[in-house]
Amino acid sequence: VEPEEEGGREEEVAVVRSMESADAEAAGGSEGAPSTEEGSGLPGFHHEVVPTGSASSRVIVHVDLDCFYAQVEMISNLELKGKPLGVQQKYLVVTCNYEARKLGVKKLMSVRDAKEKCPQLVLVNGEDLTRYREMSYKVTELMEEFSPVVERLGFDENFVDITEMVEKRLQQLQSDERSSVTVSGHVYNDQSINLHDISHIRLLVGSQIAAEMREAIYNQLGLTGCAGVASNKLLAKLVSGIFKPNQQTVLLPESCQDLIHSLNHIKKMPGIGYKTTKRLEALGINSVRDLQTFSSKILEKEFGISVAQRIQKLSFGEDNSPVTPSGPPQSFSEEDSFKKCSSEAEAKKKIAELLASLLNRVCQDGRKPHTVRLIIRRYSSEKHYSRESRQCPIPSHVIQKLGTGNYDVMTPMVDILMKLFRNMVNVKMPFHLTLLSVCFCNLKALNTAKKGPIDYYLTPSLSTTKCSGKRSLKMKDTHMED
DNA sequence: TGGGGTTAT
DNA sequence: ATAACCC
Repeated sequence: VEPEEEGGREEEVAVVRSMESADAEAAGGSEGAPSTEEGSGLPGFHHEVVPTGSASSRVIVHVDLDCFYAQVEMISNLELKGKPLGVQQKYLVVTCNYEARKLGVKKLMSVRDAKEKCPQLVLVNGEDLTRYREMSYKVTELMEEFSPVVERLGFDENFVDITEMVEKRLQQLQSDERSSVTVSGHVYNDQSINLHDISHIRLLVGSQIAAEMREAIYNQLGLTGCAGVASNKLLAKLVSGIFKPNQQTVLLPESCQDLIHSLNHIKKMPGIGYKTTKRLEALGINSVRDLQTFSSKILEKEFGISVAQRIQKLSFGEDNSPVTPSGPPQSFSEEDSFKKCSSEAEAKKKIAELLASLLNRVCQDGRKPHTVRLIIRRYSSEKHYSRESRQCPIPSHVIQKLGTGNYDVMTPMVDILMKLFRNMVNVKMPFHLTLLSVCFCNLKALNTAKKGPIDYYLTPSLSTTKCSGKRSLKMKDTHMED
C-alpha cells in the first residue's frame, strides 16, 4: 500500500483501509456501484471499483437480546415464565423480565426497593455468569454463520457487518425485482421508502437479514431480541432500541438527524461516558446540538484531538469505527464483592475460590494465559470507584501444567497471587477491601507450532538461561511485572 | 450498584 | 498500571 496516496486505487486493502476510510463518508456520493469481485485481480484498472470492505456505505445490524439474564433463567426453569422475575447479584436486581418491569421494577434497583414495589417478585441469583456466558457465545456464533464479522458488546449485544451479504442478495435480484423489495419490521420515524434510492434498497435488504437473524436466534436458542439496521454502528445501536421488546427498526439516511436529536442529553450517546459527560457539561454542552455546534478548536484543547474529533463526529451520527470481529475472549476474570475483607487469610481464601473457577474456564478454552492479574477495591466512604491492580507473567512451568488437571497448579498460582496481594496491600497495616478479582490475560494459542532450530531458542522453557527455579522464588517486584 | 468485558494512554 | 468506555 502506497503511503498517503489517495489517487491510486488499492486492490486488497479492505482491512487496512477500514481504519481510516472515514473520510469517504464525508465524500458521500458514489455508493451506487460498489462491486465485489471483478476488480480484485486488476489492481488500479477500474478507477470506480471500490474494494468490498472499504465501500463507503455499509450496512450494519445491531442485535440486542431482551433482558438477557432473565431470559436465560426462564429457559432454565420454565416455572418462571409468566411470573415477574428479577435476577439478583448481591443486594441488587441487575435485570428483570417484562412482567416485573410492568410492575415497576427497574434494572439495578436494590432488592429492597424492588420487593417493596413488587412483593410477588421472584428472585434468582445471577452471580455465577457461567450459563449466561455460554448462551452469549452461542448467540455470537450463530451470528457468525451469517457473516464472520461479528463484534460483541457485553454478553447480550452483537454488531454484524452485513454489507457483503446485502450486496450478494442485490446481485441476485433482477432490476425489476429491486423495486419490489420490502422492509421487515419498523422504519424509524415512519419515513417513506424510496425504491429508486439504492441506499434505501440496501437497508431494506438489511432489515430482511436482521429478521432472519432474530428468527434463527429464537428458533435455535429460544431467545428474543431487538435489532437495528443502519449505515454505521452508532446508528444501528441507537435505532435498535426504538421499538422495544422483540422488534426491529431500520434507519433510512434522511432520518439520521431526527434519531440523534431524539437523545435528550449527550450522556445517552454511546461512546460518551460518565467522565466525558461531566467535562462536557462543565463547558456548557448538554444537548447533542450543543456538541455539534461547539467550537472544534476548544473541544480539541479540552479533550485532545482524538477524543474531540471522535465525539463531535458522534454528535452528527457519524461513526467510522469498523465492526471488529471479537473472536475468542482476550481475558478471563472472576470477581467477588463484599462488605468487608480485612485479613490476609480471608483474602487468600477468596482468591483461591476465584482462581479455582478461572482454572476451569481456562482449561475449557484451550489457550494458555501468560499473565495473571489481581485487582482490589479498597473501602472508601466517598471516593467514587477506583480499583488497583498488580500483574505478572505466569511462570512457564506453571503455564505448561494449566491444561493438565493432574498437577497442582493451584498452589503455585495462589502463591503468585498472594505476592501480588502483598505488593498492593500492606498487610501489617489495617485494611478494608470490598472487592477481589483475578484475571487471566495475554492468552496464547497452545504451542502447536513445530520447533525449528530458531524456535528452540525462542521458546523460554527450552532456553538454558532461564528457569533456574531459585530465581523465580527470589523474583523481585520489578521482575514480576510484564 | 454487579460481574463482567474492551481499548487507549 | 490506570483510565476511559461498554453491557
